[in-house]
Formats: sequence, C-alpha cells, structure tokens
Amino acid sequence: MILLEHPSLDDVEQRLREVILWRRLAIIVGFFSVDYYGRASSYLESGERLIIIKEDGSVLIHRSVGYKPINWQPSSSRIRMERKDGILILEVIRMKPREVLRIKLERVKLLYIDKLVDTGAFEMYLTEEDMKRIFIRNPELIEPGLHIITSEKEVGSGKADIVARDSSSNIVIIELKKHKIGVNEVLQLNKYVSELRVTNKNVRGIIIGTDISSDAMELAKRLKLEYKVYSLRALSQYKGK
Amino acid sequence: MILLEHPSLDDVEQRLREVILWRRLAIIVGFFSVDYYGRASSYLESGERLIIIKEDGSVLIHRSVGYKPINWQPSSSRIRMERKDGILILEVIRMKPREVLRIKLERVKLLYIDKLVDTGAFEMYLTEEDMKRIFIRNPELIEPGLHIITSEKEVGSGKADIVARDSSSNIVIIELKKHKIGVNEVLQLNKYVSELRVTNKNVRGIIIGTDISSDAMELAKRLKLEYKVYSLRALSQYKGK
DNA sequence: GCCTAGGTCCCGTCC
DNA sequence: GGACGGGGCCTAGGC
Repeated sequence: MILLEHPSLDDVEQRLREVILWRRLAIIVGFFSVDYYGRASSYLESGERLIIIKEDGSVLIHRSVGYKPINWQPSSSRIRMERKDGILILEVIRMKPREVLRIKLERVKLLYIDKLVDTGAFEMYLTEEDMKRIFIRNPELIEPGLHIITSEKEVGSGKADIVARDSSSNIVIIELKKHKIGVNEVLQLNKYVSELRVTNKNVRGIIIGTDISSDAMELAKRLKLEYKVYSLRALSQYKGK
Repeated sequence: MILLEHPSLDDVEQRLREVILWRRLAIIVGFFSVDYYGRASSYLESGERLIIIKEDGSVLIHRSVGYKPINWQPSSSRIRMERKDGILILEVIRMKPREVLRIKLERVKLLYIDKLVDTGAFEMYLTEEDMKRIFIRNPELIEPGLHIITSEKEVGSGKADIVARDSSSNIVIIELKKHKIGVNEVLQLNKYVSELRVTNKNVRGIIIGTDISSDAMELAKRLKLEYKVYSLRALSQYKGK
C-alpha cells in the first residue's frame, strides 16, 4: 500500500509504471485536462478530479458530482505514459473500437496505490432470469391450464422468452419484462407473434410485466395481444420453488 | 482536505457527518459488506473495496476490476449513518424508485475528504445531435433535391428524427443513427412510416447510420424502407457548416 | 409526473 | 467476430 501527498510528477510516473506492471488499483486526485476521441470526441478543461485505474486496465475519471464518470475507458485498455513540457501524459487506449483517452496531469494532490483483498461473493436476485424461472416452474401464475413448451425459442428474427400451449392447444408466445411495459415491449412481442400468425391465426401473445402504460395497453388491444401484470413482491415468494 | 490512515470507525462516522452536511467528496477504502434492495436485490460479502461519496449524494462502490460499480446509488440519494455491534452502517436511500443500499463498514484503511476545485468546461462532439445538424444543413448529403421540413417531428407514438420532402414531393421520414444499424432501428423507422402510410402510400423512409447489419438490410427491403451509410470521418468535415 | 430515446452506454450470450 | 437484448441501466428532453 502506497500513499503519497503532493508527489512530484516524476514520482507519480514511476509509481504508475508499477501499477500497470503489477496490476494494482490506483486512486489519483489531481489537476488535469482530458482529451477523448473515438466513437465520439470530447475535451475536458483543466480542473481537480479523481482518476481510478483498476487492475484490469479500466480507467474512470470522476468529477465531484454525478453517478457516471465524465470520461473513461473500459477494461482491457492499455495504458502508456509520457513526460512532456513538465506535465505527465497518461494515454489509455482501447483497440476495438479504437478509442483514445489522453489525461494531461499537471499536479497530483494524492496518489494511493493498493491491491484490494476482496474474495467476497456477489449475488443478485430477482433479475429477469429469475422471473422467467419462476414463471416456467409455475405456469399457472400466467394462466390455468398453460403448459410450457420451451424458453428462448427462436421465432423468426428474434427470441421469444417463453413458448407455451394453452388449454385449447393454442400456441402462446410470452414476452416477460421485469419492469413497466411500454409501447416498445408490445411491438417486440408483436414482431414474434405476427410472424407466426402468417401460418397460424390462433397464435396468442401475452406480455407480462410489473406495470403497463396506457399507450402500451391500447396498442396491445389493437394488435390482439394480451397483457398481464404481476407484483415483484408477490412473485418473489416463489423464489426457489 | 482531510486524509486519515486507518481511522477508527468513530472518527469515520464523525468525518462523514461533515461530508454529508458540507457536501464534500469522500473516498473510502475499507473492508465491508453491502446489501441492496429495490428494483432487484443483491448481497456483496465482506471484502476490501472503494467507496466514493460525491457532493450530490451519489455513492459508488467499486471493486478492483470492471468499469461499472458493483453497487451504487445515483445522485440526490440521502445518506444516514448508524453504529451497531462495533460496525458503522451507511444507509443510502433513493426515494423514487424506493431503493436502499446498506454498507456495513468493518474497517477503514483510508479516508480522504476534499472539495474539488473544478470549473473546467466539458464539451462533447460528434454526438447524434451533431450528425443531425450536419444533415439538416446539408440535405444533399442524403439525396439531391431533398428539402428538410422539420426535425423531431411527432409521428404518432414517437418522434422521427427528420421529416423531408423529396424532388417528387414525397414525404420522407429519416431516422438517423450514429452507429451500425440493426434490426431494431429499422423497426423503429417502420413504426413511424407505417403509421403515415395508412393515409399516404407514397411516404418514404430512410434509415441512416455508419453501417448496417445484413439482417437489417433485408428487413428494410422487405418493409420497403431505404438505408444509407455514411462515414463519421467524412461527415465530421462538415462540422460547423 | 410519465414516456421516449440516446449513450463513447457496458456486458453477456449465442450464433 | 457480429448481432441482439438486458441493465438496479442512467440521464436528458417533452408534454
């Protein structure tokens, strides 16, 4: 663990070479400007901000507000350094797509370098995957008499979440969302259903979500699609079942 | 500027109360676990990570790899603190949607608190907005004889990027993308065009992007929509014109 | 407030 | 490697 206050840029350069070589986490608070070009391009004038260099080469530049970094490069980027006119240039390069982030460090207030000891597991619950599993194991939640045929079935150009057969032997295409249903979700379901209706008029389509907008509701009716709303809270009881 | 190595949790609590009150940036490296529940829920077992608390209440928890925070809360979240069983609990609450992030701090290795002096402007170029401006000012880039009628026109349920009239006085709906065109983008254009074709069969639709997938190309042909590909490099010469 | 669409989205997955 | 869809997406802009 290395902690330096107001280090010289020579020191910073030396330490950061070790960071890159040994894959360490570096936190830098400093005064710098940033150039970015690639899919878009941007220029950030000089000011005090925070740089995070991670072990996998991801680089984040954060200002004092906002969830998102103002500039960044995702993991597996390559970092090069260069001294020039009394400043330290950090160039972070991503190959595909080709993008370059250039940080011109003028002063460093804080340099912290460490290797975090972090073996703790991370688990996320109630994703759309979880929801699907629950509905597949408990098809009566959708409709009595429903039988699941398959999930992630190729339907023409895309994939339907669930394909089932109802008590009258009609094919039922089910699109599942973990959030409020909008017009786009209804159109997505319609894309699958309409392709099948070309050969079989009795194909049903059901869109399932935690809520539905009134536009989406109208559109569903117009396209002869059905919708169903569930509560996350109620469904979460089926977790594991 | 405050910098503490291995501070006691009492110290940390005291300092963080000031951070919240005075709206400062705080960087914490420590050993802790995280609970999250809201739209989904997650649990992160204990380990060493980085916490960033920003002036606007956004909170980011970063592990040693990856572009994205493993847990977070966006801006305008409220932070509460509590001591319990020898640990320091940081509860970060977002109201809409209701979501709670609970950080259980067991040890702190580093606490850095600062107010960044950052007045530098940020400018982004080559956004979709820029592309649109260029095409609107230079409609011949799309097609000779084209006249722009309007941009961001309401078309039924959504907005078309550009509405124009061609040399034969047909309405032309143009959807502009700054990247490769996929099936979804074609469907989006089709949504607008098909609504207008109900009353006017001669409505044309053109999707413009930097590239197009073969599926999207076929779909466009099937739906009687046109596509056009441009290079960012060539177009960026028109910047300002 | 809801809804729509963009993002340097990132990221995983499946072909 | 390309293509497609999810994400606790976040965020900005309209109405």
